[in-house]
Amino acid sequence: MRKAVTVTDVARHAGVSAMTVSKALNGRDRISEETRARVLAAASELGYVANAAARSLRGGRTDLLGLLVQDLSNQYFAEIVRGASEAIRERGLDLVLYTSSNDPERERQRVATLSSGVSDGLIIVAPHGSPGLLEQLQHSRVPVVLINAWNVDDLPTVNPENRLGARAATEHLLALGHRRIGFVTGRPDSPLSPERPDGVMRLQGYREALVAAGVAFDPTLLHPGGLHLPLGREAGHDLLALPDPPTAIFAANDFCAFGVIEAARERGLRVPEDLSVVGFDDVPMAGQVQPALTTVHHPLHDLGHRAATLLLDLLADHAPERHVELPSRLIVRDSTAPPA
Amino acid sequence: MRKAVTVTDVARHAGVSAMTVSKALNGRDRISEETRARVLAAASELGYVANAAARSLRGGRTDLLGLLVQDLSNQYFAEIVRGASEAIRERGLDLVLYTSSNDPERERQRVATLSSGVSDGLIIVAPHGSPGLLEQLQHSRVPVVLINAWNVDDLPTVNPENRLGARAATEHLLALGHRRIGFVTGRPDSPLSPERPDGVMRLQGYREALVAAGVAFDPTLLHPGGLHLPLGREAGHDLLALPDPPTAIFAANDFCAFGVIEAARERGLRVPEDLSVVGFDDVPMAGQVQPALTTVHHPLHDLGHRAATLLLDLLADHAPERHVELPSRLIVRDSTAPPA
DNA sequence: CTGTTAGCGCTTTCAA
DNA sequence: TTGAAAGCGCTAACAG
Repeated sequence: MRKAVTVTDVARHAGVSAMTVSKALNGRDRISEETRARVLAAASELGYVANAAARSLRGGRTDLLGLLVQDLSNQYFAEIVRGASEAIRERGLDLVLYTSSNDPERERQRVATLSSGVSDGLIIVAPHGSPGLLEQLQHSRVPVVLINAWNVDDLPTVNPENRLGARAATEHLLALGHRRIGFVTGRPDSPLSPERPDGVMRLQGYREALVAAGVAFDPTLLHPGGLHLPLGREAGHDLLALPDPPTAIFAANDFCAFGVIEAARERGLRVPEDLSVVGFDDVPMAGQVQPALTTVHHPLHDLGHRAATLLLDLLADHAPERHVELPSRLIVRDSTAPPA
Repeated sequence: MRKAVTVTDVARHAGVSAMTVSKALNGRDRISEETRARVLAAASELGYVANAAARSLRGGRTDLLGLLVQDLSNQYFAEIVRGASEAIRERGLDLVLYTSSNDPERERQRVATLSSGVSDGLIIVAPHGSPGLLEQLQHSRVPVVLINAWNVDDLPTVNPENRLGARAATEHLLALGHRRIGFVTGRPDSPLSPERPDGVMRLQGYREALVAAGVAFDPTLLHPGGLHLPLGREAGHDLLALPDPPTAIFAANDFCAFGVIEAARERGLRVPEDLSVVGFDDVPMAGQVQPALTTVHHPLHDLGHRAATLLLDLLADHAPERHVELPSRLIVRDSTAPPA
């Protein structure tokens, strides 16, 4: 833990002015090759590294991007963070990470901090949306990009496509010969997305596929579930206990699908022989479990990467498109097969 | 994106000097209640938030702590990040997150950046340990704390306890009546931990329990595996294909255990009726799968929390103990039962 | 109790 | 091509 080396130190060592050191290091300015070499040598010899605070104060930038996420234990969010993290590093900035623990109040606090000069910009994943949040964001001193936020026109958003993915999954099931296809829905509404367009869109894709195939939509096959394994398990049991049970189940997300698979096993059903199961999201685990899960791939990593890129462009005044929708695609693995 | 409000603005608005504003806001100094109230009112009216860069420059601190982790997709690391993140927030600092993607060269680069003034201190989780890393860290301008790093005397470390946990797990299996207990080992050596003391310690705990129970150690029950599901599955198949197969398997970690369970299922064995399986780590998923996994709980969250606290204490010159070992404990769930 | 002065380390004028 | 001066916003030290 030594004392820091400053430009002045380097200047002294190289026998030039502080200014010249700055110019040599930052390149942009006219400077003789010989002087530059001398400065660079002195700098590396002394182990000089620019002081970030001073540079920020001067330049008005921190070279830090804030990312606010609900919960890191969830692979869904972790993947998004990974994508954003990479994009940010690619452009030479760093990532300040905040977690809201799914608490709206905490969410608001963190947004206040992050938009106060700690970071040059802010990405929020799946904002919970406490009442004042939107307004708070619109008045933010730094640009904001939202991931997985719906019905927000004023702020840039990056969202995954849901309808076509759900439709493709249902079509896959129909093509295999399934006619009774259960659908487990996700979590309830949130203030920022009163209609949970992602859930609505998935359901719509499911219905579209059914209609196109001439299969009647049966509301008894629609079951409220949730985004976690235990909730999926419950829903699975309920659906499979139906008098005329489904031969395939389309779950709200992968974790929910894992729960459905467990429910099936507990009832002595084999997947995919006796029951086909499709998930949504394609978290890393989906490809590792047995049977590997057929699922709709949501570009989680790309969502993060794209949001970061968008934010960076906004900062550079590139004025890019403000609403990005990333396509999903069906990944057929081993949890689906023709009905028995 | 408005212009920032400065102390001077607040001072003007409240009819006092900039100094008084600073004092009023930071509390420490003697100031009349009336003036303080006036300043606070002016500040909140103007929406003043202190500029982090200026404060850093002045105080020599950034109030940022760096955390370098290999991979966020892995719940093991994600939990550690979560713990550290909480401890850091509790003390009013923020977290700068870096990922090394398991690449030693990248690891070194990030360490260079982080120890150069971006952050006030640095936590590295499971350092891969490229040749120069240790030296680089010792010369770091900021204090460093290592998580899951072994054989490092010069730097503070926070490590999980392995031997007793493994012993408790094996004793549990023995108490259930198992005599042939398979053991799947983890990953190979790494430069920074030539003997992988965690793996060695787990094996030692396993042997100790065996010896104490008067059960002979059978090397054929020892199988090299790995820390991921597919590797565990392979190892599981190999062990179960033995002429005299184990009735219980102790896996290198939870993901490995999930693989073993899959292997058992593929061979028509029920868990825990036909085969007991114990994991290591207790990642969040362990309690959610079916059957819920009996496993040795590694205090992942605490590891992160404790490392951050240690670092914060180091920064405050509290001179705390430099090597912390956190106890593990056995969590008995549903994947273990008496042998058939 | 309040205000003045100065300077943290850097870089953008502007002048030499 | 190089250097001198000034100031980003904040607060420690010292006067008043």
